[in-house]
Amino acid sequence: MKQLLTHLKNIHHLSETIQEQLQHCFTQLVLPRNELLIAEGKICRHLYFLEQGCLRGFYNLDGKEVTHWFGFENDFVTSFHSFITQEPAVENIQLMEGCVLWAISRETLNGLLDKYHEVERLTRIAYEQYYLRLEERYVNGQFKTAAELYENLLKRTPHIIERVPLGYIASYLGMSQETLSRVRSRL
Amino acid sequence: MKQLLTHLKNIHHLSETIQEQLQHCFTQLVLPRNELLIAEGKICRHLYFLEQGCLRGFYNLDGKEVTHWFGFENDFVTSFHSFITQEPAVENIQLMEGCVLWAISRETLNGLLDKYHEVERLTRIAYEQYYLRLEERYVNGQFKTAAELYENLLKRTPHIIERVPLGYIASYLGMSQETLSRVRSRL
DNA sequence: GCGTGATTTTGACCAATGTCAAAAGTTCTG
DNA sequence: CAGAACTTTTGACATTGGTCAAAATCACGC
Repeated sequence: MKQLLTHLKNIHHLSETIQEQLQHCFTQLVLPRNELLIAEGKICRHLYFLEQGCLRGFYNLDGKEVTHWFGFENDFVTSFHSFITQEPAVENIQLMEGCVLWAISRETLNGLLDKYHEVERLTRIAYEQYYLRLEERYVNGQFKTAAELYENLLKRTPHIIERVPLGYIASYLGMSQETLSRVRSRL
Repeated sequence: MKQLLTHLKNIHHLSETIQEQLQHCFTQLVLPRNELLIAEGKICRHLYFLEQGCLRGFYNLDGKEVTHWFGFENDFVTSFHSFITQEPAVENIQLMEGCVLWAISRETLNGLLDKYHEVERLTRIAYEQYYLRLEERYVNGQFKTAAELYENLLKRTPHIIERVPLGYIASYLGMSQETLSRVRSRL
C-alpha cells in the first residue's frame, strides 16, 4: 500500500485527505504463478496495481497465443478495453510469477473521479504516460527487422529478457520463437 | 467552432459557462495542401482540432518516410509526444488536403484543466478513447499477412482508401507500396 | 541425482514480402 | 492540349522469416 501511494504521488501530488481515502479503496490480492487475472470473454470490473511480480496479456489468434504486453512492478494493469467500455475482454492476463496486486473497482474509482479533481488529474496524466508508451512501441515496431527489434528490446527494456521466457518475448516482438532464437545466436 | 463544441459535448457534458469560455480559447487556422503543421525537431506547443480536411503523421527512418497515422475531420491532432513532454518532435504532420483547424496552446489548455474539473474529465475521457484506438491498431497489426491487413483496413476504416494515396497507406500498414499494389490486384 | 515436461536451439525447406527497374496511368499546370 | 511530375502497377529476383520436426538444454518435483 505504501508502494502504491508512493507511485501515485510520483505521478501527481495528492493531498493528505485523498491519500487517507485511497487507503480504503484498494484491496490486496496475492496470487500464484500461472493464475489468470483476467479471462477472455469476461467483463473486467477492476483496475489493478502490480506491487510485486510480473504478468502478460495475450489473446488467441487462429489457435495460437499472441502475447502483446508485459506488466511489471508499479504498472497499472487490466484489460483497458474491457474496463473502459465494459464489454467482454478479448484478452487474457496471466501471472508469470506469483504476484501481489491491489485492486480497485470501477465504481469506487468513478466515485473518486467524481469527488476529486486531483484524482481525475492523476488519471489523465497516467493515461498520457500509457499512451506515449504504447505509441513508442508502435512506432518502434514498424519496418524493423527481427534483429533490430530484439536489439531495441535489449536497449530499452532489458529487464524483460531477465524475467520472461523467450517464447513470449518472440510473440511480443511479432516473430516466431525460432527466428528469435536465431537472432540471438547471431549476436 | 460550432463543430468543435458539438464534438466536445459528444465526449462529455459541458456547462454553458465552460462552452462560453472555450470559444475564446481556440483560434482558427486555414492551411493549404502539403503544408507542414508540425516539423521534426520543433517543440509542439499547440493541440489542434481538425474541422475539415485530412493529414498524416510521418517520421524518417533510414532516409525513408514512414507514415504512422492519419487524421480526419473531428480528430484532435498534434505530436502528442512533443506536446506532452515538451521535447522536440520526432515526427512531421503534413496536410494531405487544404484544412481548417482550431488551435489551443498548451498554456491555455493547462489553465482550463486547472480551473475546470469538467475539462479535466473531458480530456481524460478523450485520452481513454485515443488509447483504445491505438491499442486496437496495435493488436490488429501483429502477426497478420499483408492481405489481412488490407482487408482489415477496408472493413474498419474504408474512408482512408478514398482520400489517401496508396503509397502512404502501404507505409501505414507496414508494407511496401508494391506489395499493397499486388494485394489489391488479387482481390 | 533422476526423470519428466517445458523451453530453447538447430536444420531443411518453403512462402511471403522486399528491392530495383521499367512501364503504364493519372493529375496538374501553363 | 502538351508536357512534366507524380502515382501506381508489373516483372524478375533476392532475402527474410515462417513452418515442421527433431535434438539439445533446462528446471523442478520426488
